[in-house]
Amino acid sequence: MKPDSSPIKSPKVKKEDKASKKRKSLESEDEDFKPVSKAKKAKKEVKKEKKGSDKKGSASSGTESSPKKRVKKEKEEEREVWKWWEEEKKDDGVKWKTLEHKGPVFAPPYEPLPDNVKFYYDGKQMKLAEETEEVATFYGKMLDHDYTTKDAFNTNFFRDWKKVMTKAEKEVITDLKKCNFKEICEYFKMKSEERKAMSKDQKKEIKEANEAITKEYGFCIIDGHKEKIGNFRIEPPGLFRGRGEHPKQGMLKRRVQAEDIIINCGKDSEIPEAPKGHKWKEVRHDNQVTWLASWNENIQGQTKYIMLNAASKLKGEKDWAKYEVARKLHKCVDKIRANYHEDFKSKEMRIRQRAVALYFIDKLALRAGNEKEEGETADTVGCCSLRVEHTKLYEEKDSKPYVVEFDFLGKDSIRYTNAIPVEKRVFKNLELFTQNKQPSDDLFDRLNTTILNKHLHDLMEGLTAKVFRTYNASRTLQEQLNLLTDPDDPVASKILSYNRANRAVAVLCNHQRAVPKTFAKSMQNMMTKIEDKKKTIQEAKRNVKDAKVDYKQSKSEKNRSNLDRKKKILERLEEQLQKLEVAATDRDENKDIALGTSKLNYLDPRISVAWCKKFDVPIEKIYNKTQREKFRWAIDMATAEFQF
DNA sequence: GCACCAGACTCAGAAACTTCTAT
DNA sequence: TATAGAAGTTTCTGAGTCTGGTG
Repeated sequence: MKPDSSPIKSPKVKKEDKASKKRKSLESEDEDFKPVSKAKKAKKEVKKEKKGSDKKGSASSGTESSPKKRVKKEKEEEREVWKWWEEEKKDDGVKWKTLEHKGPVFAPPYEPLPDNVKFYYDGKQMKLAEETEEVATFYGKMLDHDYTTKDAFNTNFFRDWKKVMTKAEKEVITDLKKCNFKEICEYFKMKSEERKAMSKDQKKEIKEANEAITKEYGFCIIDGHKEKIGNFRIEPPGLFRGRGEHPKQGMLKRRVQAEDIIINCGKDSEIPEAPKGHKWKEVRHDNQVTWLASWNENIQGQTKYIMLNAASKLKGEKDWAKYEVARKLHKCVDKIRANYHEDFKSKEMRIRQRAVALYFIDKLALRAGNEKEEGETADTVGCCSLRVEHTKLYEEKDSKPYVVEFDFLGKDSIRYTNAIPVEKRVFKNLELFTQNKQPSDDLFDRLNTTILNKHLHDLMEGLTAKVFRTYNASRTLQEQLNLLTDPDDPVASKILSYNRANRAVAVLCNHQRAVPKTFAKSMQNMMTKIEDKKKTIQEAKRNVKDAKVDYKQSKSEKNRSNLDRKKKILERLEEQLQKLEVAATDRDENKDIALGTSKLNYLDPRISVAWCKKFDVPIEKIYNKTQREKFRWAIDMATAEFQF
């Protein structure tokens, strides 16, 4: 094999016809992505779903308690539904023709602390200038949080805090350890308690005021349709809370003003009004992008955007296209797999590395792993950026041959640990890649995401590393549902099967969550219930036994029916126990796994919709109201026969 | 042709908030 | 019926992926 010492080269990307390639691929690929014909069939079902689905009400169905009002609201919403998926699709880069909105909502101005809430330095009370005090409250509010125990957080905070202090304050306040924020912390806790203890009317008043703001600023008119905006509030100032060991945690996120904001709207639309005494940084009319407003944040210099809600056409269409690309991969994945298996034997190191990385991305649903600027973010990696220290190789482990053990921090500093047996060639290649390297060296030193994605583009139009994650997630759900669903099961058991299938995906994608604070307690409650139920069952068993004796002795009709009744009671209790035990298992298995992320971002909703239709499971058992809005296109178009 | 970088978008878990349920 | 706290939902914003422009 050639040692291949050539430096990493960026791929040659033919820029000119990427858009047209993408367009062609979407147009030609799959019938299901063509609107109207199939979708119309399902129209009736969607209406039915809408009427029946919200019987219980939901978080956002809000204040109206009377059924009449609720029905009226639902009808209004129904009228507003824009069935964009039935319209002809264009992919010419133009995202909208007309766009009108009211601009963002700014964070409320700082309200100084009351005089009785004091800050102390070195034991002495100190009155702070308004801006200094505001930043002190950011820290005070977080006093009980883990963040304030971290050195990086405290150092960064103190440095940025000093920047806003007056000269005199700077001279006095020189050591964070001597600062006493306790009264500030207590004050905000008290405020929070006060909010909780407010009367119904007070709460209602606040809610209505919020709703009025949402009504005015929370929607835009895009191509003549009213659509919800996802985040119409500008992020308030505060302390930057990075995930994991972020080197910038604790830095001051400054207040965003109108002068920082770029407004994007239609040429002929009314331009949103800037707050009094202010003006926008810029007003532009760029219909090649989907955002309504943007600004640069001061911590990492990134652009922040105000965009539409997930239920909007722009987001929905993209989502639909995403799953179509994943389905397209399904059709050629065998060939691609054969291709990278062949590449395991390549003479060129860079090809072998590419093949092994792709093998992991495919098999383990790892993220691509872009390069990151050192020292600017937490030290996390994905597949292409794995280092030697993130893997261990075992010729044999737990009586399995050729095991690779992964241990690294992925996105959001979530730890990924997994030990998997791999093919011998993969194992031998990994040995080769790690030879003569330090633990901190790149495992795939001749590979990066640009090279990998360039290769994937050559294999299939529209294919990137990310598509494998979507594909394998959706594929797993489909397979698990096929495997686990028993058509004769009651709805509750079917839902349990669905959740298990969903969980398999969440495990694959390593979607974790912190164990809920109340978990141990609620688990204990469940166990108590189970124990109680068991005791009741024992008693019921005794009752059955007694009834049997009575019946044997008298053989009377009355005693027979009594025996039957006791038997039925016992049966029901045993069923209840089983349900409780299943629920307990379910909860325990779920304690550190987040199902929502995969459901929302990786699972083709048509799989779930089809499954619901096929097995007569009400869709609202699987998707809540927001999810149903997001996946309305899928609910409308997918029939029971849909297979991913 | 290549490296670099900014922009635009998706995906992510925590925290805040609302509703439901048990007592 | 009131209340507490558990469970479910929504919001928030940080952290990724990928593309395309520039020199």
